Amino acid sequence: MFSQTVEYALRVVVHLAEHAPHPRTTEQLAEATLVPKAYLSKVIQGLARQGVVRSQRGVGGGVSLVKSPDELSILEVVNAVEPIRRIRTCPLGLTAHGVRLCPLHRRLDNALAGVEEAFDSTTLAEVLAEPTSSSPLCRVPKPLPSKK
Amino acid sequence: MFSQTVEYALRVVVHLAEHAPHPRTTEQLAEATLVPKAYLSKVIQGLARQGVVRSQRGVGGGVSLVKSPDELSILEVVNAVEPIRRIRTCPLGLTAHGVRLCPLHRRLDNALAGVEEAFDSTTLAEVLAEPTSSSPLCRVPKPLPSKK
DNA sequence: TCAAAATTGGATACACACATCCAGTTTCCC
DNA sequence: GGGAAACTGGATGTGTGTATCCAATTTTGA
Repeated sequence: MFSQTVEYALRVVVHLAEHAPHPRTTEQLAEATLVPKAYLSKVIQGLARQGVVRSQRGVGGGVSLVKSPDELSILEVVNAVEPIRRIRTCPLGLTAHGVRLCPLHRRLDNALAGVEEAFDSTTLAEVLAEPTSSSPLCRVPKPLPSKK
Repeated sequence: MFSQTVEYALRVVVHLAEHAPHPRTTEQLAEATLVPKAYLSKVIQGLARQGVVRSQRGVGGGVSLVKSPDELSILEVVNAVEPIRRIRTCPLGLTAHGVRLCPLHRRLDNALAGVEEAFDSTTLAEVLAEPTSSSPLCRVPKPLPSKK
């Protein structure tokens, strides 16, 4: 239902939010989120184009959030990489009967609206503040102490 | 969010429900739902494998619903062609901290649960019975009187 | 100024969703 | 039995999502 890229993007921003406002390198993010580094750089480029993150080259550079975690919603992140497309006109391409959706497509759109609403009303800060035994991102203390 | 195949499958079963319990040929379904005929036959094969529809060869044959419209939910149709996969374990593949989801993935799964619930609680009969000016399927009286 | 750190962009590869076509098979009905 | 109706299955084609690699570029700090 949600693409792999959306999953990756969310992991990244959650991790960035944990360390906000300090930048993290793609290398660090890849290790922390278990996302393939080469692909992660593409995902980050997308997030940067949409203004969700900012990236800085050179020594001491890296990726950081543009907004603070309490101003950034899950929806903004999702929409940056793969926008939730609400059903606004008849998918059969029939303009013959105006803008009203038929019962089937109205129900599908209602489901999309529910997801959109849930994502819109949740900030990254809320995800981090969640009172729970599990840490955000399902992270374990030290996953892979193998390379470098 | 929902694949093209899901959209096609739903159009087909709605149309079948309108004519239940009489079978419709793939040709008729393709014209009514504006789904490419060749691809539609593949979608129907999938629905048949999952027991949602039954297909009968030969003269007078065609495709018909296995259940009556008031016993068939949208969820059953969706799950037949592209199952909604709830998030039950940590997507990072970390089994280290049991079955509890982290705050991020619990929210994603909650969104999936909302969709699942909405689809599960709606039968095809309810879609057809909807009191509205738009007919189900966004159908117009005579779309394409061109071929044959 | 130069080397190292770090992102950027292009080229490439692979699998899967979407789509088409057609020969083969089943079934009905005359 | 035979022909027409109708689905089945396999082969094939195309576009997109996921993923990798590397040369080029930018930036910092010594």
